[in-house]
Amino acid sequence: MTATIKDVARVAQVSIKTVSRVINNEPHVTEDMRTRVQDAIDQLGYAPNISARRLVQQRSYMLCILLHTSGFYQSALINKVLEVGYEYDYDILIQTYFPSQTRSKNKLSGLINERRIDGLITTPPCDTDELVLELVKKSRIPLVQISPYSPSPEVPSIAGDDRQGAFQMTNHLIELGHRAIAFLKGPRNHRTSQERLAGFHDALNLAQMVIDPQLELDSEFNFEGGYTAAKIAMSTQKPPTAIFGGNDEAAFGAIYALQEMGYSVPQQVSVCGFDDVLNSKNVWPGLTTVHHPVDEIADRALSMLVALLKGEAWDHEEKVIPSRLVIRGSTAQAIQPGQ
Amino acid sequence: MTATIKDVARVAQVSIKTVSRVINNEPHVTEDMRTRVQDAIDQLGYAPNISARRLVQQRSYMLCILLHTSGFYQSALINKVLEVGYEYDYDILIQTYFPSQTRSKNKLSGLINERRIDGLITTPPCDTDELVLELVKKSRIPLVQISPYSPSPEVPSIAGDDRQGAFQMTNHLIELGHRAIAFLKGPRNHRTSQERLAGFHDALNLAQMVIDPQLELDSEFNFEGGYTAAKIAMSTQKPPTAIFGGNDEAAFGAIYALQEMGYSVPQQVSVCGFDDVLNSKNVWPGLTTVHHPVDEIADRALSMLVALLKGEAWDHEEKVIPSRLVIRGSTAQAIQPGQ
DNA sequence: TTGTATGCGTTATCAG
DNA sequence: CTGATAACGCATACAA
Repeated sequence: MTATIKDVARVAQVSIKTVSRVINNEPHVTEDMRTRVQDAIDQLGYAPNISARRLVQQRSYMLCILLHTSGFYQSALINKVLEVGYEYDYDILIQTYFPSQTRSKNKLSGLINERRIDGLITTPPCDTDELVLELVKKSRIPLVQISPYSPSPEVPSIAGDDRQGAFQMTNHLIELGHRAIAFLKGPRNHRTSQERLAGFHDALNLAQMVIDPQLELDSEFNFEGGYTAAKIAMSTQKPPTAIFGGNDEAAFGAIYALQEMGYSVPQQVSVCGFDDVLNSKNVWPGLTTVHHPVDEIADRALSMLVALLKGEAWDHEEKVIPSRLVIRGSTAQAIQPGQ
Repeated sequence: MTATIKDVARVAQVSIKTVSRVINNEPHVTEDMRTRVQDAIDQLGYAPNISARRLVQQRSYMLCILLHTSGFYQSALINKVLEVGYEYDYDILIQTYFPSQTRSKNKLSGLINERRIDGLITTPPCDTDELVLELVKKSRIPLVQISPYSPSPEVPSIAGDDRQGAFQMTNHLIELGHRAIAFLKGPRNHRTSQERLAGFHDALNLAQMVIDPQLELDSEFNFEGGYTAAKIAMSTQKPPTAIFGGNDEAAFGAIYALQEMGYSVPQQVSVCGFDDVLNSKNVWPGLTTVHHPVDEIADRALSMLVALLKGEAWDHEEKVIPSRLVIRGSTAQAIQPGQ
């Protein structure tokens, strides 16, 4: 039988309330009492039963972060969450959510309705899912959104600056002399897709280059999407001299497709991505990309949620963290016509 | 105010016990009663308070999987765990554990001592950590080990067949004509390191090749380890014609080092890895590797733990799942001397 | 087949 | 500064 608060109280010859005070570092306890209780705790190897605490306090001390797909970006996010997770008094539940699967929906409903979690963090595209929104609304648990599709002043959110990042990257390509740049678009229900495309346009406009719809290919934020789109792009009349992947994984797909077709990267075709996932620097010659501040996003999302749970106020402004250009070996001077 | 079991009982005009029976699908309830209760539940939007249930049942309905590092292999494991996680009635807590950090130790102690988890899964090298072992022993919670350092008949464990996989891979290299094969060793406290080295030796012995300690380099299961070791290997008098990375990440490090030194892979030097992580097939020309059955391992570890929690018996034999050779583009015929 | 009463281990109120 | 006692919401002997 494991020791309870009553056992401690008995051994220390005090009331359970006093023990409770010591456990929770409450004031109004003499030093004498405190040590007496502490000795009893040590002697009995007592640890509070968290379920009882949760019941009486009406909270679970659990947070949940909702993920849809499982790519490198998500893994990076998970790693950071795990890393900073034990800084908080909450356990962090990482949960995948697939709207198409009934089991997945039931799991999430249970999680929220049975009050197993105190707060929720969504990642794209979970913030656009109706069930998620409905459950959060009904249960009134605090929500923090990461890169939401449509940021609302009513919901705290945090995102990287995708538009500015794509703008910088496109400028980089233009400076290298590229005039035919293919852009691999991401999924429609991600705001990042739109923002990155917008940044791409910003740079083209600034350089007074024409926006050629033919060079904007439908893709996905994964290897297969980039692979397929790159093959299509290179099969046109006037193939691009550079390919801007919607994210790193799509860029890797593009690189693979190019190598398979016999093009050398970056000598013949430059490729760049977006996100700066872990392996971007580990794959020769290194992927030129935009560093997406996933670490800071994870960190701040978590601390915002915890602050919200403490009842702290927030300023109703979306936090946007700057992105940063990372130039590696996959981009180079464009081949000049006739060269 | 959210509805409780009492509210349901009042609305349905029955006792709370009857409601309880309906919730938990217990027998001895007439169909009439059951529908009446169900109607009340629906009407009130009632969901049981999990904390109360946990308190009275003395269990948390939470499992924990303990991870040390955060590489691609771990990410693959996490992804699989998340994928199959909602098949069970347990929430799955993914927790990193760094023995050197006090906060990390406290987190784990709390998790176990406060009975926040019902069962634990360890991954290397957490199974060798004293605190982990001690906490598990004291609390008597069920434990399942993944690829433990020293499998014990008292603790259920599951692993991939590293020795056989390394044996097959080495044979593959030998068949390609390689006679000077460098092997990048993994960390000492992983059994996988030893097993893979043993399989390497098995194949050398079978081919009656000498075991050259110079060709067995200390490395780590990560990019930097492989990178550094490969640079050292290629700087010797008689550089190897093939490099067998201890795992895929080390192999990627080796490939990067080789490219940086001007060697082409696989034309001049063959490289292979172990694990078959996600990006192994996505990096041109594809990494030849051994497929480590991480999906099956995660799946079975979880189901074993749940079975244990149900009080089911197990046969006290370590489960070893075969590995499988995956030949891609990073290995090729050895360059013959004088060629 | 259904209901009553008790306890799980904590926190919190309020009186001493 | 300290302590008795009442919740918290559910499950479960045991009784009807």
